[in-house]
Amino acid sequence: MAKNDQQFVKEIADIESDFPQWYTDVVLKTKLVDYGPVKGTMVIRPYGYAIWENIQREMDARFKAAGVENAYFPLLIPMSFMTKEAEHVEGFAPEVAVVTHAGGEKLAEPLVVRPTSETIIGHMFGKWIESWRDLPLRQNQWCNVMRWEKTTRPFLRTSEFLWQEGHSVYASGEEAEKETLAMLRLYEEFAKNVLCMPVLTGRKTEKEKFAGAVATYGMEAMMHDGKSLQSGTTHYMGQNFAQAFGVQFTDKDGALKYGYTMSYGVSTRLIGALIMTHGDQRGLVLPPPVAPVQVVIVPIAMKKPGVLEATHALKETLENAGIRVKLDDTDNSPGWKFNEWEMKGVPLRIELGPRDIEAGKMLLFRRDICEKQEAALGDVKAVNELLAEISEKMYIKAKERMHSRIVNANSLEELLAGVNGGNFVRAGWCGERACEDKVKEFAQATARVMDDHHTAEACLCCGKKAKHTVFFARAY
RNA sequence: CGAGGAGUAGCGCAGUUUGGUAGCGCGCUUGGUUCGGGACCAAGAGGUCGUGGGUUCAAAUCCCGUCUCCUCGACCA
Repeated sequence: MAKNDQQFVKEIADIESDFPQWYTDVVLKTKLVDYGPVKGTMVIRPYGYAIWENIQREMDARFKAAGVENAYFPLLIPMSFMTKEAEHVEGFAPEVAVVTHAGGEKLAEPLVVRPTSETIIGHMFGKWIESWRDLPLRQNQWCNVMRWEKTTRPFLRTSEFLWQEGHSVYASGEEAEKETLAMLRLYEEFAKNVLCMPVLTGRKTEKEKFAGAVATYGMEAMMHDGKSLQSGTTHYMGQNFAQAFGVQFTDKDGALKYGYTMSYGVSTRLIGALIMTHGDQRGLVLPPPVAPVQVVIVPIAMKKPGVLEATHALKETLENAGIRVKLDDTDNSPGWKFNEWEMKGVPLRIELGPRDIEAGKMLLFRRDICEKQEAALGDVKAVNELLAEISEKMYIKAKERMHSRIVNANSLEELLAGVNGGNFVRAGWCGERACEDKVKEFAQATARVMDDHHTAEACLCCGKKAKHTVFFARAY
Protein backbone atom coordinates (compact mmCIF):
# COMPACT_ATOMS: atom_id res chain seq x y z
CA MET A 1 0.00 0.00 0.00
CA ALA A 2 1.09 3.52 -0.80
CA LYS A 3 4.29 2.49 -2.51
CA ASN A 4 3.90 5.48 -4.80
CA ASP A 5 4.19 7.92 -1.96
CA GLN A 6 7.07 5.96 -0.50
CA GLN A 7 8.93 6.31 -3.76
CA PHE A 8 8.03 9.95 -3.78
CA VAL A 9 9.58 10.50 -0.38
CA LYS A 10 12.77 8.88 -1.63
CA GLU A 11 12.72 11.02 -4.75
CA ILE A 12 12.67 14.23 -2.78
CA ALA A 13 15.56 13.08 -0.60
CA ASP A 14 17.93 15.65 -2.01
CA ILE A 15 16.27 19.02 -1.91
CA GLU A 16 19.13 21.26 -2.75
CA SER A 17 20.21 19.54 -5.93
CA ASP A 18 16.78 19.48 -7.52
CA PHE A 19 14.94 22.20 -5.73
CA PRO A 20 12.34 23.52 -8.18
CA GLN A 21 11.11 20.02 -8.96
CA TRP A 22 11.02 19.12 -5.28
CA TYR A 23 9.00 22.21 -4.60
CA THR A 24 6.35 21.58 -7.24
CA ASP A 25 6.06 17.90 -6.38
CA VAL A 26 5.73 18.43 -2.67
CA VAL A 27 3.16 21.20 -3.04
CA LEU A 28 0.95 19.09 -5.29
CA LYS A 29 1.50 15.90 -3.33
CA THR A 30 0.61 17.40 0.02
CA LYS A 31 -2.64 18.63 -1.50
CA LEU A 32 -2.04 22.30 -0.82
CA VAL A 33 -3.02 23.16 -4.36
CA ASP A 34 -3.97 21.71 -7.69
CA TYR A 35 -3.54 23.14 -11.14
CA GLY A 36 -6.55 24.98 -12.52
CA PRO A 37 -7.86 24.40 -16.04
CA VAL A 38 -6.44 27.72 -17.21
CA LYS A 39 -2.66 27.64 -17.48
CA GLY A 40 -0.94 29.34 -14.60
CA THR A 41 -3.92 29.32 -12.27
CA MET A 42 -4.03 27.31 -9.07
CA VAL A 43 -6.86 25.79 -7.10
CA ILE A 44 -6.01 26.25 -3.45
CA ARG A 45 -7.23 23.17 -1.62
CA PRO A 46 -8.52 23.29 1.97
CA TYR A 47 -5.21 22.36 3.59
CA GLY A 48 -3.37 25.06 1.67
CA TYR A 49 -6.13 27.60 2.16
CA ALA A 50 -6.09 27.00 5.90
CA ILE A 51 -2.49 28.23 5.92
CA TRP A 52 -3.62 31.35 4.09
CA GLU A 53 -6.46 31.88 6.58
CA ASN A 54 -3.98 31.75 9.44
CA ILE A 55 -1.72 34.23 7.68
CA GLN A 56 -4.72 36.49 7.06
CA ARG A 57 -5.85 36.33 10.65
CA GLU A 58 -2.43 37.16 12.07
CA MET A 59 -1.80 39.92 9.53
CA ASP A 60 -5.25 41.41 9.93
CA ALA A 61 -4.79 41.65 13.70
CA ARG A 62 -1.60 43.62 13.12
CA PHE A 63 -3.25 45.97 10.63
CA LYS A 64 -6.18 46.63 12.94
CA ALA A 65 -3.80 47.30 15.82
CA ALA A 66 -2.05 49.81 13.59
CA GLY A 67 -5.38 51.51 12.78
CA VAL A 68 -5.92 50.27 9.22
CA GLU A 69 -9.48 49.43 8.07
CA ASN A 70 -10.53 46.76 5.59
CA ALA A 71 -12.57 47.57 2.47
CA TYR A 72 -13.25 46.03 -0.93
CA PHE A 73 -12.87 47.47 -4.43
CA PRO A 74 -14.00 46.10 -7.83
CA LEU A 75 -12.25 43.39 -9.81
CA LEU A 76 -12.76 45.23 -13.11
CA ILE A 77 -11.03 48.50 -13.83
CA PRO A 78 -11.70 50.74 -16.84
CA MET A 79 -8.76 50.65 -19.23
CA SER A 80 -8.56 54.43 -19.13
CA PHE A 81 -7.67 54.32 -15.41
CA MET A 82 -4.57 52.32 -16.15
CA THR A 83 -3.29 54.83 -18.66
CA LYS A 84 -3.58 57.82 -16.33
CA GLU A 85 -0.24 57.14 -14.67
CA ALA A 86 2.40 56.82 -17.40
CA GLU A 87 4.94 54.54 -15.66
CA HIS A 88 2.20 52.41 -14.16
CA VAL A 89 0.60 51.50 -17.49
CA GLU A 90 4.00 50.87 -19.02
CA GLY A 91 4.90 48.50 -16.19
CA PHE A 92 1.68 46.51 -16.17
CA ALA A 93 0.46 46.61 -19.78
CA PRO A 94 2.27 43.41 -20.84
CA GLU A 95 0.69 41.34 -18.12
CA VAL A 96 -2.92 42.46 -17.79
CA ALA A 97 -5.90 40.37 -18.85
CA VAL A 98 -8.54 42.48 -20.61
CA VAL A 99 -12.30 41.96 -20.80
CA THR A 100 -13.54 43.08 -24.22
CA HIS A 101 -17.01 41.53 -24.31
CA ALA A 102 -19.85 41.41 -21.82
CA GLY A 103 -23.60 40.96 -22.03
CA GLY A 104 -23.16 39.51 -25.49
CA GLU A 105 -21.74 42.74 -26.88
CA LYS A 106 -18.38 44.29 -27.46
CA LEU A 107 -17.68 46.83 -24.74
CA ALA A 108 -17.20 50.48 -25.67
CA GLU A 109 -14.25 50.60 -23.26
CA PRO A 110 -12.26 47.48 -22.43
CA LEU A 111 -12.01 46.49 -18.76
CA VAL A 112 -8.82 45.39 -17.13
CA VAL A 113 -8.84 42.54 -14.62
CA ARG A 114 -6.95 44.19 -11.75
CA PRO A 115 -3.26 43.40 -11.60
CA THR A 116 -3.21 45.70 -8.55
CA SER A 117 -5.71 48.33 -7.41
CA GLU A 118 -3.79 51.60 -7.08
CA THR A 119 -5.80 53.16 -9.89
CA ILE A 120 -9.33 52.33 -8.82
CA ILE A 121 -8.55 53.01 -5.18
CA GLY A 122 -6.96 56.32 -6.19
CA HIS A 123 -10.14 57.13 -8.09
CA MET A 124 -12.35 56.42 -5.09
CA PHE A 125 -10.06 58.11 -2.61
CA GLY A 126 -10.21 61.20 -4.81
CA LYS A 127 -13.97 61.30 -4.29
CA TRP A 128 -13.87 60.62 -0.58
CA ILE A 129 -11.18 63.07 0.45
CA GLU A 130 -12.07 66.75 0.74
CA SER A 131 -10.41 68.17 3.81
CA TRP A 132 -7.21 67.72 5.80
CA ARG A 133 -9.60 66.31 8.43
CA ASP A 134 -10.13 63.29 6.14
CA LEU A 135 -6.44 62.43 6.33
CA PRO A 136 -4.72 60.16 6.83
CA LEU A 137 -6.95 57.67 5.02
CA ARG A 138 -5.67 54.14 5.56
CA GLN A 139 -7.42 51.15 4.04
CA ASN A 140 -6.60 47.60 3.14
CA GLN A 141 -8.29 45.00 0.96
CA TRP A 142 -7.96 41.23 0.78
CA CYS A 143 -8.59 40.14 -2.78
CA ASN A 144 -7.36 38.29 -5.83
CA VAL A 145 -5.38 39.88 -8.64
CA MET A 146 -4.36 38.66 -12.06
CA ARG A 147 -1.07 39.04 -13.90
CA TRP A 148 -0.59 37.03 -17.05
CA GLU A 149 2.80 35.51 -16.37
CA LYS A 150 4.71 33.50 -18.94
CA THR A 151 6.06 30.83 -16.63
CA THR A 152 4.37 29.82 -13.41
CA ARG A 153 4.91 27.78 -10.28
CA PRO A 154 2.31 27.14 -7.56
CA PHE A 155 2.29 29.93 -4.96
CA LEU A 156 5.54 31.48 -6.21
CA ARG A 157 4.24 32.76 -9.51
CA THR A 158 0.70 32.16 -10.69
CA SER A 159 -1.52 34.12 -13.04
CA GLU A 160 -4.08 34.66 -10.35
CA PHE A 161 -3.10 35.02 -6.73
CA LEU A 162 -4.57 36.15 -3.42
CA TRP A 163 -3.11 39.02 -1.49
CA GLN A 164 -3.73 42.02 0.67
CA GLU A 165 -3.04 45.49 -0.62
CA GLY A 166 -3.01 48.38 1.77
CA HIS A 167 -3.37 51.95 0.51
CA SER A 168 -2.93 55.13 2.47
CA VAL A 169 -3.12 58.83 1.76
CA TYR A 170 -1.30 61.40 3.87
CA ALA A 171 -1.18 65.19 3.81
CA SER A 172 2.61 65.21 3.71
CA GLY A 173 5.28 63.20 1.98
CA GLU A 174 7.17 62.73 5.24
CA GLU A 175 4.21 60.99 6.87
CA ALA A 176 3.60 58.77 3.84
CA GLU A 177 7.26 57.81 3.69
CA LYS A 178 7.29 57.09 7.39
CA GLU A 179 4.29 54.80 6.96
CA THR A 180 6.02 53.05 4.06
CA LEU A 181 8.90 52.13 6.36
CA ALA A 182 6.60 51.33 9.28
CA MET A 183 4.73 48.78 7.16
CA LEU A 184 8.01 47.26 6.03
CA ARG A 185 8.89 46.81 9.69
CA LEU A 186 5.45 45.29 10.34
CA TYR A 187 6.08 42.76 7.58
CA GLU A 188 9.50 41.96 8.96
CA GLU A 189 8.09 41.34 12.42
CA PHE A 190 5.34 39.19 10.91
CA ALA A 191 7.86 37.14 8.96
CA LYS A 192 9.86 36.54 12.11
CA ASN A 193 7.12 35.79 14.62
CA VAL A 194 4.43 34.18 12.47
CA LEU A 195 6.34 32.58 9.61
CA CYS A 196 9.51 31.98 11.62
CA MET A 197 11.30 33.28 8.58
CA PRO A 198 14.24 35.71 8.57
CA VAL A 199 14.25 38.36 5.85
CA LEU A 200 16.48 41.04 4.46
CA THR A 201 14.80 44.40 4.09
CA GLY A 202 15.75 47.52 2.24
CA ARG A 203 15.07 49.78 -0.70
CA LYS A 204 14.69 48.50 -4.24
CA THR A 205 16.72 49.85 -7.14
CA GLU A 206 15.10 52.02 -9.82
CA LYS A 207 14.99 48.99 -12.06
CA GLU A 208 13.22 46.82 -9.53
CA LYS A 209 10.81 49.33 -8.08
CA PHE A 210 7.01 49.33 -8.53
CA ALA A 211 5.70 50.94 -11.71
CA GLY A 212 4.72 54.48 -10.77
CA ALA A 213 6.37 54.57 -7.34
CA VAL A 214 8.90 57.06 -6.05
CA ALA A 215 10.50 54.40 -3.90
CA THR A 216 9.88 50.71 -3.30
CA TYR A 217 11.02 48.75 -0.27
CA GLY A 218 11.02 45.00 -0.06
CA MET A 219 11.70 42.03 2.12
CA GLU A 220 13.63 39.14 0.66
CA ALA A 221 13.78 35.64 2.06
CA MET A 222 16.46 33.09 1.28
CA MET A 223 15.35 29.76 -0.08
CA HIS A 224 17.18 26.45 0.43
CA ASP A 225 19.04 26.76 -2.82
CA GLY A 226 20.32 30.23 -2.00
CA LYS A 227 17.89 31.96 -4.32
CA SER A 228 16.00 34.97 -3.10
CA LEU A 229 12.24 35.35 -2.96
CA GLN A 230 10.62 38.76 -2.77
CA SER A 231 8.09 38.19 -0.01
CA GLY A 232 6.54 41.57 0.53
CA THR A 233 6.82 45.12 -0.73
CA THR A 234 5.88 48.61 0.36
CA HIS A 235 5.77 51.58 -1.98
CA TYR A 236 5.97 55.31 -1.54
CA MET A 237 4.19 56.97 -4.46
CA GLY A 238 4.79 60.62 -3.68
CA GLN A 239 2.05 62.56 -5.48
CA ASN A 240 2.21 60.51 -8.69
CA PHE A 241 -1.09 58.70 -8.21
CA ALA A 242 -2.71 61.55 -6.30
CA GLN A 243 -2.17 63.84 -9.28
CA ALA A 244 -3.31 61.24 -11.80
CA PHE A 245 -6.57 60.62 -9.92
CA GLY A 246 -7.24 64.00 -8.38
CA VAL A 247 -6.71 63.02 -4.77
CA GLN A 248 -6.91 66.56 -3.39
CA PHE A 249 -7.79 68.11 -0.07
CA THR A 250 -8.19 71.58 1.37
CA ASP A 251 -5.42 72.07 3.89
CA LYS A 252 -5.56 74.05 7.14
CA ASP A 253 -4.29 77.11 5.27
CA GLY A 254 -7.22 76.94 2.83
CA ALA A 255 -5.09 75.87 -0.13
CA LEU A 256 -6.10 72.91 -2.35
CA LYS A 257 -3.28 70.35 -2.23
CA TYR A 258 -2.54 66.90 -3.58
CA GLY A 259 -2.18 64.06 -1.10
CA TYR A 260 0.80 61.72 -0.82
CA THR A 261 0.04 58.03 -1.22
CA MET A 262 1.70 54.76 -0.32
CA SER A 263 0.80 51.10 -0.68
CA TYR A 264 1.96 47.74 0.58
CA GLY A 265 1.19 44.10 -0.08
CA VAL A 266 1.92 40.47 0.65
CA SER A 267 0.48 37.56 -1.25
CA THR A 268 -0.06 33.81 -1.23
CA ARG A 269 3.58 33.77 -2.26
CA LEU A 270 4.28 33.82 1.47
CA ILE A 271 3.09 30.22 1.55
CA GLY A 272 5.66 29.39 -1.10
CA ALA A 273 8.29 31.19 0.91
CA LEU A 274 7.40 29.15 3.99
CA ILE A 275 7.65 25.89 2.14
CA MET A 276 10.95 26.76 0.53
CA THR A 277 12.48 28.17 3.70
CA HIS A 278 11.61 25.40 6.13
CA GLY A 279 10.96 22.34 3.96
CA ASP A 280 13.27 19.33 4.23
CA GLN A 281 13.79 15.84 2.83
CA ARG A 282 10.51 14.60 4.27
CA GLY A 283 8.38 17.38 2.86
CA LEU A 284 6.87 20.45 4.45
CA VAL A 285 7.75 21.85 7.84
CA LEU A 286 5.12 24.38 8.89
CA PRO A 287 5.62 26.93 11.66
CA PRO A 288 3.12 26.35 14.49
CA PRO A 289 1.50 29.81 14.18
CA VAL A 290 0.25 29.10 10.64
CA ALA A 291 0.03 25.30 10.58
CA PRO A 292 -3.57 24.20 9.82
CA VAL A 293 -2.97 21.27 12.14
CA GLN A 294 -0.59 22.02 14.99
CA VAL A 295 -0.83 18.63 16.64
CA VAL A 296 -1.81 15.34 15.02
CA ILE A 297 -2.70 12.45 17.26
CA VAL A 298 -1.91 9.00 15.88
CA PRO A 299 -3.47 6.13 17.82
CA ILE A 300 -1.44 2.92 17.88
CA ALA A 301 -3.31 -0.40 17.81
CA MET A 302 -6.63 1.42 17.62
CA LYS A 303 -8.78 -1.64 18.16
CA LYS A 304 -7.21 -2.49 21.48
CA PRO A 305 -9.63 -1.52 24.26
CA GLY A 306 -9.31 2.02 25.55
CA VAL A 307 -7.01 3.40 22.84
CA LEU A 308 -9.58 5.31 20.79
CA GLU A 309 -11.26 6.64 23.91
CA ALA A 310 -7.93 7.88 25.22
CA THR A 311 -7.07 9.64 21.94
CA HIS A 312 -10.47 11.30 21.79
CA ALA A 313 -10.07 12.52 25.34
CA LEU A 314 -6.61 13.88 24.55
CA LYS A 315 -7.93 15.64 21.46
CA GLU A 316 -10.60 17.35 23.52
CA THR A 317 -8.13 18.41 26.18
CA LEU A 318 -5.81 20.01 23.62
CA GLU A 319 -8.67 21.62 21.68
CA ASN A 320 -9.99 23.20 24.85
CA ALA A 321 -6.55 24.76 25.29
CA GLY A 322 -6.92 26.43 21.87
CA ILE A 323 -4.60 24.10 19.98
CA ARG A 324 -5.48 23.07 16.42
CA VAL A 325 -5.65 19.28 16.71
CA LYS A 326 -6.33 16.47 14.26
CA LEU A 327 -7.01 12.91 15.33
CA ASP A 328 -6.09 10.51 12.55
CA ASP A 329 -8.33 7.53 13.25
CA THR A 330 -8.38 6.26 9.68
CA ASP A 331 -7.45 2.62 9.27
CA ASN A 332 -4.14 3.33 7.55
CA SER A 333 -1.13 1.82 9.26
CA PRO A 334 0.69 3.97 11.82
CA GLY A 335 3.77 4.14 9.60
CA TRP A 336 1.66 5.51 6.78
CA LYS A 337 0.18 8.15 9.05
CA PHE A 338 3.60 9.19 10.36
CA ASN A 339 4.88 9.82 6.87
CA GLU A 340 1.69 11.43 5.66
CA TRP A 341 1.61 14.08 8.38
CA GLU A 342 5.33 14.64 8.30
CA MET A 343 5.04 15.30 4.60
CA LYS A 344 2.25 17.77 5.34
CA GLY A 345 4.46 19.57 7.83
CA VAL A 346 2.46 19.16 11.05
CA PRO A 347 4.77 20.57 13.75
CA LEU A 348 3.96 18.08 16.47
CA ARG A 349 2.73 14.49 16.44
CA ILE A 350 1.50 12.60 19.44
CA GLU A 351 1.65 8.81 19.36
CA LEU A 352 -0.64 7.11 21.81
CA GLY A 353 -0.80 3.33 22.25
CA PRO A 354 -1.69 0.81 24.94
CA ARG A 355 1.79 0.99 26.50
CA ASP A 356 1.61 4.79 26.87
CA ILE A 357 -1.89 4.75 28.28
CA GLU A 358 -0.87 2.20 30.88
CA ALA A 359 2.16 4.28 31.84
CA GLY A 360 0.17 7.57 31.77
CA LYS A 361 2.45 9.01 29.11
CA MET A 362 2.39 10.21 25.52
CA LEU A 363 5.10 10.24 22.87
CA LEU A 364 5.78 13.60 21.20
CA PHE A 365 7.49 13.81 17.83
CA ARG A 366 8.61 17.25 16.71
CA ARG A 367 8.77 17.78 12.99
CA ASP A 368 11.47 20.44 12.89
CA ILE A 369 14.27 18.22 14.13
CA CYS A 370 12.48 14.86 13.82
CA GLU A 371 13.08 13.77 17.40
CA LYS A 372 10.83 12.01 19.90
CA GLN A 373 10.33 12.77 23.56
CA GLU A 374 7.93 11.75 26.31
CA ALA A 375 5.47 13.76 28.36
CA ALA A 376 2.72 13.02 30.83
CA LEU A 377 -0.53 12.09 29.08
CA GLY A 378 -2.66 15.20 28.58
CA ASP A 379 0.05 17.66 29.64
CA VAL A 380 -1.16 20.75 27.77
CA LYS A 381 1.59 22.93 29.16
CA ALA A 382 4.27 20.65 27.75
CA VAL A 383 2.60 20.73 24.33
CA ASN A 384 2.32 24.50 24.29
CA GLU A 385 5.91 24.95 25.40
CA LEU A 386 7.11 22.56 22.75
CA LEU A 387 5.16 24.38 20.04
CA ALA A 388 6.72 27.66 21.15
CA GLU A 389 10.16 26.08 21.16
CA ILE A 390 9.63 24.71 17.66
CA SER A 391 8.76 28.20 16.40
CA GLU A 392 11.85 29.64 17.99
CA LYS A 393 14.17 26.90 16.74
CA MET A 394 12.78 27.13 13.22
CA TYR A 395 13.50 30.85 13.12
CA ILE A 396 16.99 30.47 14.54
CA LYS A 397 17.85 27.66 12.17
CA ALA A 398 16.68 29.60 9.11
CA LYS A 399 18.37 32.77 10.32
CA GLU A 400 21.68 31.05 10.90
CA ARG A 401 21.52 29.51 7.48
CA MET A 402 20.80 32.85 5.85
CA HIS A 403 23.55 34.70 7.68
CA SER A 404 26.08 31.98 7.00
CA ARG A 405 25.31 32.42 3.34
CA ILE A 406 25.88 36.13 2.96
CA VAL A 407 29.26 36.89 1.45
CA ASN A 408 31.00 40.08 0.37
CA ALA A 409 32.25 40.73 -3.14
CA ASN A 410 34.51 43.38 -4.62
CA SER A 411 34.34 42.28 -8.23
CA LEU A 412 32.02 40.65 -10.71
CA GLU A 413 34.05 37.43 -10.48
CA GLU A 414 33.65 37.29 -6.73
CA LEU A 415 29.94 37.96 -7.10
CA LEU A 416 29.58 35.16 -9.63
CA ALA A 417 31.40 32.76 -7.34
CA GLY A 418 29.17 33.88 -4.48
CA VAL A 419 25.84 33.32 -6.20
CA ASN A 420 27.07 30.08 -7.76
CA GLY A 421 27.72 28.88 -4.23
CA GLY A 422 24.12 29.64 -3.27
CA ASN A 423 24.83 32.86 -1.41
CA PHE A 424 23.47 36.34 -1.09
CA VAL A 425 26.26 38.68 -2.10
CA ARG A 426 26.83 42.02 -0.41
CA ALA A 427 28.62 44.53 -2.60
CA GLY A 428 29.09 48.20 -3.33
CA TRP A 429 27.25 49.72 -6.27
CA CYS A 430 27.65 53.09 -7.95
CA GLY A 431 23.92 53.42 -8.61
CA GLU A 432 24.22 53.34 -12.42
CA ARG A 433 21.75 51.22 -14.35
CA ALA A 434 24.53 50.02 -16.64
CA CYS A 435 26.37 48.31 -13.80
CA GLU A 436 23.17 46.70 -12.53
CA ASP A 437 22.52 45.32 -16.01
CA LYS A 438 26.04 44.07 -16.27
CA VAL A 439 25.68 42.10 -13.02
CA LYS A 440 22.54 40.52 -14.41
CA GLU A 441 24.27 39.55 -17.61
CA PHE A 442 27.46 38.34 -15.95
CA ALA A 443 26.04 36.39 -13.02
CA GLN A 444 22.26 36.12 -13.64
CA ALA A 445 21.89 37.91 -10.33
CA THR A 446 19.74 40.93 -9.53
CA ALA A 447 19.84 43.61 -6.89
CA ARG A 448 17.43 42.49 -4.21
CA VAL A 449 17.58 45.26 -1.64
CA MET A 450 19.97 48.08 -0.90
CA ASP A 451 21.07 50.06 2.05
CA ASP A 452 21.89 53.75 1.61
CA HIS A 453 23.71 54.20 4.88
CA HIS A 454 26.46 51.61 5.32
CA THR A 455 28.11 52.41 2.06
CA ALA A 456 30.82 50.12 0.74
CA GLU A 457 33.93 51.64 -0.79
CA ALA A 458 33.71 51.00 -4.51
CA CYS A 459 31.26 49.72 -7.10
CA LEU A 460 31.99 46.07 -7.79
CA CYS A 461 31.45 46.62 -11.48
CA CYS A 462 33.01 49.93 -12.52
CA GLY A 463 35.17 50.67 -9.47
CA LYS A 464 33.73 54.16 -9.04
CA LYS A 465 32.77 55.34 -5.58
CA ALA A 466 29.85 53.27 -4.30
CA LYS A 467 26.60 55.02 -3.43
CA HIS A 468 24.85 51.98 -2.03
CA THR A 469 25.51 48.65 -0.42
CA VAL A 470 23.43 46.12 -2.29
CA PHE A 471 22.48 42.51 -1.71
CA PHE A 472 22.65 40.69 -5.01
CA ALA A 473 21.15 37.24 -5.52
CA ARG A 474 19.52 35.01 -8.02
CA ALA A 475 15.79 35.32 -7.51
CA TYR A 476 12.58 33.40 -8.05
C1' C B 1 8.95 33.88 -29.30
C1' G B 2 14.20 30.60 -29.15
C1' A B 3 15.97 25.37 -27.55
C1' G B 4 14.63 20.52 -25.70
C1' G B 5 10.97 16.80 -23.94
C1' A B 6 6.07 14.52 -23.30
C1' G B 7 0.66 13.25 -24.42
C1' U B 8 -1.89 5.37 -23.30
C1' A B 9 -7.04 3.95 -16.49
C1' G B 10 -7.34 8.80 -10.98
C1' C B 11 -1.53 9.05 -10.63
C1' G B 12 3.30 7.14 -12.53
C1' C B 13 4.67 4.44 -16.68
C1' A B 14 5.61 0.02 -20.42
C1' G B 15 4.08 -1.21 -25.26
C1' U B 16 5.74 2.22 -31.00
C1' U B 17 12.03 0.14 -33.70
C1' U B 18 9.52 -4.97 -36.51
C1' G B 19 1.19 -3.00 -37.39
C1' G B 20 -2.25 -8.45 -35.29
C1' U B 21 -8.15 -8.53 -29.49
C1' A B 22 -5.06 -2.72 -24.07
C1' G B 23 -0.68 -4.04 -20.19
C1' C B 24 2.09 -3.14 -15.32
C1' G B 25 2.71 -0.62 -10.44
C1' C B 26 0.23 2.51 -7.13
C1' G B 27 -4.46 4.40 -5.91
C1' C B 28 -9.89 3.16 -5.75
C1' U B 29 -14.26 -0.58 -4.23
C1' U B 30 -15.81 -5.03 -1.14
C1' G B 31 -14.65 -8.70 2.67
C1' G B 32 -11.12 -10.53 6.22
C1' U B 33 -6.52 -10.57 9.17
C1' U B 34 -3.32 -6.51 11.02
C1' C B 35 -1.41 -1.89 13.64
C1' G B 36 5.22 1.46 18.14
C1' G B 37 8.07 4.03 11.02
C1' G B 38 4.71 3.82 4.42
C1' A B 39 1.14 -4.25 6.43
C1' C B 40 -1.03 -8.71 4.07
C1' C B 41 -4.67 -12.08 1.62
C1' A B 42 -8.82 -12.63 -1.70
C1' A B 43 -12.28 -10.73 -5.13
C1' G B 44 -13.59 -6.46 -8.25
C1' A B 45 -14.43 -1.66 -11.06
C1' G B 46 -11.97 1.56 -14.33
C1' G B 47 -8.99 3.24 -20.98
C1' U B 48 -13.01 6.19 -28.11
C1' C B 49 -4.22 5.27 -26.59
C1' G B 50 -4.54 14.26 -27.09
C1' U B 51 -7.04 15.31 -31.76
C1' G B 52 -8.23 15.42 -37.43
C1' G B 53 -7.14 13.00 -41.81
C1' G B 54 -4.39 9.17 -44.71
C1' U B 55 -2.08 4.08 -45.81
C1' U B 56 -3.78 -1.12 -44.62
C1' C B 57 -7.71 -7.00 -44.36
C1' A B 58 -5.94 -4.81 -39.65
C1' A B 59 -3.06 1.32 -36.52
C1' A B 60 -1.39 3.10 -29.62
C1' U B 61 2.33 1.46 -33.40
C1' C B 62 3.54 3.82 -40.19
C1' C B 63 2.63 8.92 -42.98
C1' C B 64 0.72 14.20 -42.99
C1' G B 65 -1.63 18.05 -40.22
C1' U B 66 -3.11 20.13 -35.62
C1' C B 67 -3.81 21.02 -30.27
C1' U B 68 -2.10 20.82 -25.34
C1' C B 69 1.33 20.37 -21.38
C1' C B 70 6.29 20.35 -19.07
C1' U B 71 11.63 21.98 -18.59
C1' C B 72 15.38 25.83 -19.76
C1' G B 73 15.85 31.03 -21.61
C1' A B 74 13.54 36.66 -22.12
C1' C B 75 9.31 39.13 -18.40
C1' C B 76 7.60 39.35 -13.36
C1' A B 77 4.87 39.69 -6.21
